[in-house]
Amino acid sequence: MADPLSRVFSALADPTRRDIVARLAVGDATVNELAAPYDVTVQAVSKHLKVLEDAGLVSRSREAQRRPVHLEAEVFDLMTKWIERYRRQAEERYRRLDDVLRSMPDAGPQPAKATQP
Amino acid sequence: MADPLSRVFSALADPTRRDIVARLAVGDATVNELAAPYDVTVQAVSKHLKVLEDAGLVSRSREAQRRPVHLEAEVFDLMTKWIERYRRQAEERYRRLDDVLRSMPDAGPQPAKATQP
DNA sequence: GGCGTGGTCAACCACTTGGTTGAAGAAGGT
DNA sequence: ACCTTCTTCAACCAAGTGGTTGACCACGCC
Repeated sequence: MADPLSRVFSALADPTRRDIVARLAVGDATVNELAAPYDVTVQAVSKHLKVLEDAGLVSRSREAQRRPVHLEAEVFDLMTKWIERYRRQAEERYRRLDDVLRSMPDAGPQPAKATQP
Repeated sequence: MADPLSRVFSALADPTRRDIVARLAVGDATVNELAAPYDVTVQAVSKHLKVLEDAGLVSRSREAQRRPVHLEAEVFDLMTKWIERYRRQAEERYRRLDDVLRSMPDAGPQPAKATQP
């Protein structure tokens, strides 16, 4: 899965990973700290962090033997831009449809099916 | 994967599915129409639509033997709300960090490591 | 040097996923 | 009633995913 957008969406499709992001929004943390609340192994959390890192959502910097994890919030823009683009487009289409309906004479040929029996 | 947010993120983690959403933003379409541009079978596209439907991103209404697919843009809000929440939080934290740095005397103890050899 | 701590790498397992082919439903046209 | 068209269901397959356990690496501390 090469494209960045897919990686970001995919990374956030997991509840544990979203929770990790939520906690990193408060402040940086180490892998062990992050792993504590969940009842999975530290290795599993490390894997989750790798996914988040590959998506560009997170960065790890070396500091003694600790590897504090830091949230990189800029990548969110990638998603919001994509989402907003199509939401706006869909809304505009909706608005245009409303215009068309408003400019209609009154009622076209209503098939009997259209009314619930 | 029960929770709605995971389903939406997961649904949009696939480029084909995102492309389908993009095309549906322009206007409703049938499964065959949607499948045409891709070199996969119609069944595969039907599966993709099922994923999008389960995520609440899309709805199908019966119209003769056609099943026109319609984009439901409201679900986007679920994501944008989640994203904005943590992005804002992270940005605020950043701002606070700036304040702290600005209010600092001058320079703390700079370890030799910090300068690139 | 040796040891404990924090973190990752590797191999494995069950389950999901995106794709295929083939058959079957559902609705219209004739 | 029959055929055609649009769509979905079912079974299968290769590849990916989230999890495990066990070994390993990189530090700082005695």
